[in-house]
Amino acid sequence: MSITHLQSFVAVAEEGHVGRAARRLHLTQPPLSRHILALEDELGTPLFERVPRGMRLLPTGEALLHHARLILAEVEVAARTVREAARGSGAPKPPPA
Amino acid sequence: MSITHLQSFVAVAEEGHVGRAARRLHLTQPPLSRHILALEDELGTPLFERVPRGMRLLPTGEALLHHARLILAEVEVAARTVREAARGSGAPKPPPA
DNA sequence: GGTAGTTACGAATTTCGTAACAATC
DNA sequence: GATTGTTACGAAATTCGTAACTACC
Repeated sequence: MSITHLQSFVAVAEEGHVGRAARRLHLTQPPLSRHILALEDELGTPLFERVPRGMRLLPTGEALLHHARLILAEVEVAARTVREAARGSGAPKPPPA
Repeated sequence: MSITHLQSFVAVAEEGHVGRAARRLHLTQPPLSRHILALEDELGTPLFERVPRGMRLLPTGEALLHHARLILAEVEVAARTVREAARGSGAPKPPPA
């Protein structure tokens, strides 16, 4: 389970559509579809129901969505916190000019 | 920032030593060293101080360590929760035999 | 000269996008 | 036949490990 796969999963869950999610992620459909298939394979269970109009979350997918959002948010916070700590402390990489 | 990089970071932080962390992760030193360098590059700041005996966390690294552990734990919970939801619901991939 | 991290570089793996396919209305 | 997801497949990018290098006692 990679962060990329989780970003893909959340986008498809929110759009209900691989094509739209792909455009939102600046990606084409096939790789995005593979991300979802890889995730389902790794977890050993389908996450979406394939319906004529697109992708509908299954209960397993709903369960994942909550955690996926938490993880992605926490990743954002982590990056921001480190950058702030770098400013706070002495000598950061980008020279203060 | 990938989950792999975070796992590498936590291992090095806990061991204080790239070599030992690499053995723990079943990896050689160079890729592990590159993971840390990539993370530092992405965040724009060093995370460790290179000391004669190994790697010592900087304040930036301490800040990241907390979040990294949270993220990795949350990933574990996510996987477990989905697998449990799959058992709870109807038709999982692995046939119940 | 031993211990530690890093850089060079070629091989293996992964991941992408285009094209072709399958399924549903 | 239009719309949607998936599979095939070759090209590009990533990542690994061995070997060589650097720095510090």
